[in-house]
Amino acid sequence: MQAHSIGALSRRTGVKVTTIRYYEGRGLLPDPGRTDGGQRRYGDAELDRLSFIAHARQLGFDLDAIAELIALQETPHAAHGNAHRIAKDRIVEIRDRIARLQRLESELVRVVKTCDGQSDGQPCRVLQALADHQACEGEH
Amino acid sequence: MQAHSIGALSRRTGVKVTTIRYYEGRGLLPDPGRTDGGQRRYGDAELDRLSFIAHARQLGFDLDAIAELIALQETPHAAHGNAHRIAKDRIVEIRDRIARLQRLESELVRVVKTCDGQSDGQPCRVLQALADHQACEGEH
DNA sequence: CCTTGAAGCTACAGTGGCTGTAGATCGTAT
DNA sequence: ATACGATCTACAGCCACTGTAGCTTCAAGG
Repeated sequence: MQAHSIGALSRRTGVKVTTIRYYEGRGLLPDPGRTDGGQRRYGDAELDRLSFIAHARQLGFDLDAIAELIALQETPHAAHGNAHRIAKDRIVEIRDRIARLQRLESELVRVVKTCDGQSDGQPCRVLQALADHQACEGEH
Repeated sequence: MQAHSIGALSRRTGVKVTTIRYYEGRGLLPDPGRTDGGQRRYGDAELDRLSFIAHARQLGFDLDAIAELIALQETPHAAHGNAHRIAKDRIVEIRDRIARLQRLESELVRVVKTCDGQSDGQPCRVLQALADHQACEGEH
């Protein structure tokens, strides 16, 4: 087991050095060993865990959810149901956000169209349309 | 022009009292008149502006963009091009986020499927799949 | 007019997930 | 031995609020 400096971990995972220390403070990474001078030295297990965290973050899990997923890795018999629930909750959340964003998009497209090509000199209808929630087709 | 209290403004617009004061601090709302006792009193112009802000926030504009849109309301000749640019930038941003979320969703669905129906006792494949970025089809 | 209770006031800390800074120390290659 | 980059701690700042504490003011009922 080789010892990685915090910078080496950062380069390997793409997670910034300050962020790694932040994760440690949040309890997502264990207190690593230190050199005599007090610098952090990591083993491969920590590298793996940090990769896990980085990937889960990219998938949009928040740090609390990730902490829960990490805990599940240590208790295999309870893991399946809980891990799936967390992942499925996240899927529901994502679908929800996609739906909302799609409503926003068509609303904004409508707003821009009300004015496109209108000449200068009159007040811009985009600004009026933004002010006027009544005109919105869907809720948001 | 009737005088609205901050609470009346809040009820009419759905914006919380504390948030109204925050907007004032940010310069999005003018310093309102005050009663002898120091309480804020608003006219209809402020009500309209707050409605505008609330709606724009619901459409996902950040406060800087909203400040810019408000400034444009006061300079009609410059408004069209700039307002459209801001709105169109927002549309591009939204489409981008939708696309990214859709990639995330299919990735997560894939992750959950790798393990669904697997029996207890073995390590959960959802956790392994989350750890393993290599397996991802698209980038994120 | 007086009381009461809701509404308002200021100022500041906390949220999440980092990022950036200052000023010091450490590790390693030459 | 020295130089220079990497790392250290501690803390402030980001966004858009939200919540708290400890006051004061307003408006309606008696």
